[in-house]
Amino acid sequence: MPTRLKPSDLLSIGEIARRTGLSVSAIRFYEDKRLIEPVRSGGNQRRFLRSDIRRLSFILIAQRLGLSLTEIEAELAKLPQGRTPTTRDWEAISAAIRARLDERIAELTRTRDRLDGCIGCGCLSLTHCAIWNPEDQLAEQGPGPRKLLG
Amino acid sequence: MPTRLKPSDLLSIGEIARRTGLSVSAIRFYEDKRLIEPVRSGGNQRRFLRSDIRRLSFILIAQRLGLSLTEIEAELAKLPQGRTPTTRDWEAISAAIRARLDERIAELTRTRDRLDGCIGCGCLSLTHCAIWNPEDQLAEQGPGPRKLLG
DNA sequence: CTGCAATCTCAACTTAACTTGAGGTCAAGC
DNA sequence: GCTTGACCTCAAGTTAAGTTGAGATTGCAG
Repeated sequence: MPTRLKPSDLLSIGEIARRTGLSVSAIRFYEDKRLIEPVRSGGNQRRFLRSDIRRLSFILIAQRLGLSLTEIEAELAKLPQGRTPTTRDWEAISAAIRARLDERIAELTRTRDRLDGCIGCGCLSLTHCAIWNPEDQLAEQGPGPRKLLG
Repeated sequence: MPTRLKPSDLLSIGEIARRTGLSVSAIRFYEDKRLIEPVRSGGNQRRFLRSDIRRLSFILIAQRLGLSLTEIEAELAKLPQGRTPTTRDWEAISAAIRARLDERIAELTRTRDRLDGCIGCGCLSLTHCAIWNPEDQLAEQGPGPRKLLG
């Protein structure tokens, strides 16, 4: 028997797509963006580790959280290159995400409270309310729509 | 004195940009998308009502919340066309946004709790954990990356 | 073998949300 | 009444995140 990849441990792109719910094209796109690096079969087809499912799931969660693929790549870069990530590896990276999650929740809660204040006090007069009266708060911070809250 | 717009109550696009923190081009873009409808001066320059500042602030908040401009347009469509929106008008629309906010906070909180569960139980084994094991949960729901959580 | 579904690459298209640039007009101060 | 900065329109460019399609291979099942 020639040196061949053990098919038992490797998954085709279709298989991975089925398991993650991603489309095949999205997975190829992620490879392009270096978010995953599958190996290739003799016939040049992609072969994925089982741990890549986790990697892709992580991408989905992080996106949900509002991270861009670029930011996600940065997080994933913390994972080992060659070997399958261990539980400990994932713990670290999950903790980072968890921090983001906390931040975002806090931010939205703040926004909600401010909004409640506005509705409650009827201050929509535009001259007194912090939330509806961005003036002063933001001003110059470069081009594009600058952030209103937070 | 010919019939002229009272300059005292109307703002130029530059003024509006300054007060909202938006760029001039973004404001023109929003007009294109029918999110605001300024009147025109004799010389064809845009003139905004003071209440348009509120309108634009609302857009910024809603975007922050993850609404697309199209969705925002739908919300804003509830506001009166001709007249300056009243406090009551804004109350209604703010309440809609507040509901979204609640939803989103709840969703993120759920995600956080699940993530905590995963980190805590060390179940990253991929066969037992709901969050890391999308399989079964999602499967077929049309093209594109389907949602993992929620 | 043969067939056919699954893959492959590469280029082009899509949508959202803006920005940039070219070429021309308005209006307010001196 | 001129100059200069703020505006105007319209077309094209940009980034993110994918999708779609063409044309060529691969690989498993019978």
